[in-house]
Amino acid sequence: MALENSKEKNFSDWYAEVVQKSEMADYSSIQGCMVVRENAYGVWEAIQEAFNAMIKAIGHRNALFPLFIPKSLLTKEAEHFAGFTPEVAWVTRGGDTELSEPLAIRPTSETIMYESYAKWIHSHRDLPLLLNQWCTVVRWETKATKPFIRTREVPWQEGHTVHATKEEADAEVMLILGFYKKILEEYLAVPVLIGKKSDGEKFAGALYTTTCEALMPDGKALQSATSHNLGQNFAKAFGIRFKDKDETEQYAWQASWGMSTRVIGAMIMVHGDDKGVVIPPRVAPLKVVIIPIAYSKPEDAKKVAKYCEGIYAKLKAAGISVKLDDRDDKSAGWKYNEWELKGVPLRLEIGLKDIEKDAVMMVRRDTGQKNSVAKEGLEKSVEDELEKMQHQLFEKAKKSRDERISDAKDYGEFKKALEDKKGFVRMSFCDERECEETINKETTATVRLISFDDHKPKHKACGHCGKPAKVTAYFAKSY
RNA sequence: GGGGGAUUGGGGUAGCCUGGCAUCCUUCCAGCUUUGGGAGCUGGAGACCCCAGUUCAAAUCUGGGAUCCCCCA
Repeated sequence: MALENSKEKNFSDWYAEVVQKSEMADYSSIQGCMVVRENAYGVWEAIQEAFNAMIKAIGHRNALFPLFIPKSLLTKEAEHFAGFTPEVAWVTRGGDTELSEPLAIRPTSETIMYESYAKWIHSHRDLPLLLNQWCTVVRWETKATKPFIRTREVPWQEGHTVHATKEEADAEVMLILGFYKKILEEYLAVPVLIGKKSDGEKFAGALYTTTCEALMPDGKALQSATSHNLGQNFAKAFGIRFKDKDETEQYAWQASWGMSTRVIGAMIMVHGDDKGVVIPPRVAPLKVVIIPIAYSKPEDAKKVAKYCEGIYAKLKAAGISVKLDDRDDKSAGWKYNEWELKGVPLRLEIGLKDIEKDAVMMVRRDTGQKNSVAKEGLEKSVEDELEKMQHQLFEKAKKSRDERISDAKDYGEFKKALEDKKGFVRMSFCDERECEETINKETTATVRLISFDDHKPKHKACGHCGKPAKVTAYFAKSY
């Protein structure tokens, strides 16, 4: 067994161990600031590539705004500032000189971006403005940090768009939420529920927030990406106005949306096992590793090496990300364990027995299944198996997630489901802040999302307080 | 926010109570040998989290700090 901790028995320790040993992340000497290592950064690059393609196809472009935000700017939208102020890191000196105004290290970039937006937008012809940036933000977390899941410096993307009408902003919010769902489900193979946040959980300064929520094996929900309609709140604070076709001056409507490397934490938690991480093929930086079986007879060794090189060239020519692990100081078994730890989706074991059959032994990372596959048409066999694995990972995760969604018609059922099933509990809800806070105090669960498609709640009364139910809400404990 | 535990070569650890030569496994380097699920032998390199204090002497005792993990709110 590659790992000392078991995912089943000791989830937190397992996570800390697997993250480090698989070379996804490492700790640094700054609390809560992790090193995103090559293996995880490769996954992030795959996410960037996929997401950039999605947003650029409909007119978004990438830009990069300053890391620092003057205090006066950050405080302009009162609700926003109040929401972020406890966790802002400040720069107060430059060299030996005290700064005349403290500079915040961006906790999110609404304010620094919208100062510019106000200068750039004058006419309806300037709209929509569709920008995104890939960067890191800093939130000075004081609670326990966890690699990828909660860190002080967070690599992410943040999109900030400006529209002429509320309807257009609404459409943008939903469009991007759909992209996030696609990235999580079709790339990371992590099933998510989508919906709206309650007032208590929405983004500071937003009209409303939508979210993708995943469920981790320990029963905690993980907010994986959010997309907000900011209304005209920021437009009014920053003076983002435009002259419409009818020559009236109007405040713009805005949306903002973000997804961070947290989703990599979700991927590790959902798919990993006691051998290491499992990286879904579509985001795996390395998809196939070839492991030659070594022999002491020089002619045998040569024969295997040559055959392996042929297989390697064949796959590489087909555009498949492949590595030939021909290190001569490690045994085959050792290599199996190492690549399993790192989560490479497919392994090809090649020895004399395979060469005789003009085949390779193909092994799946997730199931351990071994199949002898013909050399002829290997590219297709590999691609098919990768695609199959991608789907099976998602289906397995979805089944497990679905089994942990329960329905509660009253508070007794609610508490029981929360304890027994350890997952999402669906309940008709009054959507009042006070009621939400009471439930949180008594059970530690929060409203993770309010269902979109189910606005007519199943029951007439709120499962907790008995007042008229307005919505169907999904509750869970969360990270 | 509250409580508990931990920190010793690159990784994992013993030693700490009762102060004095730092244990074992793994990794790394050299060589031989081996290779279908973490092989073996020989030789070599490498460590007491940081800052003060007590002491002839501190991994060990005292105070402060940093970081990590866990549990509870």
